[in-house]
Amino acid sequence: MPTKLGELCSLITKGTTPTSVGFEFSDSGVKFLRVQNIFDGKVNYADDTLFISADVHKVLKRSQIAPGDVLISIAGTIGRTGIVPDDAPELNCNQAVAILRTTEKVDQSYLRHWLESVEAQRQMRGATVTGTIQNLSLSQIGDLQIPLPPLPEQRRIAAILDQADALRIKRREALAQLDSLAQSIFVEMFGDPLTNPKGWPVVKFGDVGNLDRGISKHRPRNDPALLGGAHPLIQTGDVANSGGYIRAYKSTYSDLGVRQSKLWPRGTLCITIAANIAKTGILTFDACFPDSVVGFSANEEATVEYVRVWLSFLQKTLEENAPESAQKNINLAILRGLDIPLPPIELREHFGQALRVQMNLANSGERSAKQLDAMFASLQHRAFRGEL
DNA sequence: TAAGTTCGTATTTCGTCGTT
DNA sequence: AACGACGAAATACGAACTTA
Repeated sequence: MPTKLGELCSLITKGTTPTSVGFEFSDSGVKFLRVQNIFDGKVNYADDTLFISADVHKVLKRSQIAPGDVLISIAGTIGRTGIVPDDAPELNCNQAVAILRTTEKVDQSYLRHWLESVEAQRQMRGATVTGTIQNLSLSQIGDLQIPLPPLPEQRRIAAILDQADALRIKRREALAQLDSLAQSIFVEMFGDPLTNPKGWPVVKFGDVGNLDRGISKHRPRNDPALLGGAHPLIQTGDVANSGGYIRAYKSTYSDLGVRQSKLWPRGTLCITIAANIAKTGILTFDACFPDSVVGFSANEEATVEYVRVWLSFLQKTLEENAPESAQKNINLAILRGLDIPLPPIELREHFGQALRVQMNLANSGERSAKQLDAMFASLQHRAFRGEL
């Protein structure tokens, strides 16, 4: 019953790097696609980073892309897919992108969803690994075994998965916008913190509360005896990916680990100062963190949320201006010296409340995002076993 | 020991080589 | 030119090392 993908395609090919065959990139002309242009079933040809001239495009016949082609990444990250829209301009691609031109036996959207399925990814694990990168060969793509119901059934399955997928993506986008929502509320209530149009009194960040680095005294710091216990250990990545409120962590300290560190109470604002610069998150539980993270606790509790959003306006500048050697770092002096406009405590409290409402939204949003992901996975699983 | 600087590793991306 | 493969370069992350 499964069919070889090669029998469903009139063409399976891939691109090449123009410079490797004697040509050059140019500033405009025909958009040249790479792995990064392919994701979520879509092909992004809107960015204007890489082009080849029309002449070179003519010569590189093999990798001329047509509307309706299904693209898949085959080097490095393998298995990212995208369908070329009907109204796409002329496109070409490099050697990390494979082009599948389907026959009328298979629906493109069905094919795309199948290529992203767990089963397809499993078959692709046969890809050769050179060094740390994977390479999926064209013959391997042709040999993939795809279940092939009749076309109407394929379209039905694709439509169901498309719908579920769209929901999932929308939910994720909505979550991503919550942060800028916090900034909007801030600006509405207090004005742009950089220009301080409402003329709030300006003080030094260091005077608003306690600002100190996390602690990890023991050497080596990754001593197994310190790790793997019951106490959350927050790393910079946990802060950077927190979305404002730290609810998850990757490592833990043992009792021994806690003793050589410091336990910060929930409600502490974490600020990263190494590698990730000035990313923030508020602890939702007691936790330790190493000295690449700074903890802030406000004199008046209501200030924490206010400070977090205020810092988010400064994050980019701080990062750009961070002293750089091998790695960017900012220090306590830089943070303590920042000017912060300070509206009256009642207003900051009010702002905190507004944010907590937003946090609840985010919580339920995240839950439903997870549910949608689970639903999609289950749909996908059933779809390709003929159980839909 | 606290603070500041430099390093190590994993991962991802992309250009080029050798063979057909 | 087509293709598979390789490895350098870029990126990202998180710690290890050095200094005062």
